Amino acid sequence: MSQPSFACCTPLTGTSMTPEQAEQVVPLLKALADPVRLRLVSLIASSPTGEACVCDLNEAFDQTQATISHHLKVLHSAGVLDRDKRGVWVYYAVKPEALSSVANLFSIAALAGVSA
Amino acid sequence: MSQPSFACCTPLTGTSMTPEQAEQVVPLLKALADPVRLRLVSLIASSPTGEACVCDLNEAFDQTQATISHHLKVLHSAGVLDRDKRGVWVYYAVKPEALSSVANLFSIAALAGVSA
DNA sequence: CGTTTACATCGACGTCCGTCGATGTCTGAC
DNA sequence: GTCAGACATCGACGGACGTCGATGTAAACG
Repeated sequence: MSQPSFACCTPLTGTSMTPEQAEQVVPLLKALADPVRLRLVSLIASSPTGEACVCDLNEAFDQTQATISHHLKVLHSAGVLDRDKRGVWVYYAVKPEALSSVANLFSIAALAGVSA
Repeated sequence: MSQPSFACCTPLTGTSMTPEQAEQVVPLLKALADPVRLRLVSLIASSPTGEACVCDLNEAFDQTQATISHHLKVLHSAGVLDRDKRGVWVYYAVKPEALSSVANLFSIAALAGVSA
């Protein structure tokens, strides 16, 4: 060890996320980390009724109906959107808890160890 | 058109994210949507000094030094981490603005149209 | 000088992911 | 029952991503 004798390192003793905690949150982040899905969530959230039917969403994007349906499924599976079929149409609504949990996660205090 | 005559659709007139806005935020979300990178940010943020050198971070993970270095680069490129080389060691520190911008993005009001 | 240590970069590999066309399923109208 | 429309699912393709071993670079010590 020819390196300086004083430590390069701070102990990192502060409590941080466990691998398990990280694995639990990441799917939610992954679901939101796509431009089309982020716009989908934004569109639905900005709708006056708080929900939107797929027929609307399809027209707002250049992507195929299959692609939009796929993205909606991803967001639904991740717990970001609620799904409600009424007759022929399917309405998706944003689950505020999902979004606020992400917001809480990235408040500095939360990241520094306070559990989300 | 054999469907009901009343509209299935709410106009979605509320202002939502533009494609450009989405494309701008997504890299930041992508950078955080990985379990290793999320733990890296958490470790650095929970350090008492607010920063950590790579030698510490390497020991905290099962991944190779090359992999950790890669993840740190991704986080740095996305604006999540600051990089400071002091002698032989490199110290990374969390940029609070980056994290709080994500937190702001996912407050309900922000997503509904109020710019972040 | 040469050696060692800390970290970055490179190239390659396997896997995951976004997108598409095609097809399936269900619902309501006629 | 038949048909059309709304949405989901399937299978395939191409590109992006995480990981690794090997190598490069730079700083400090002798």
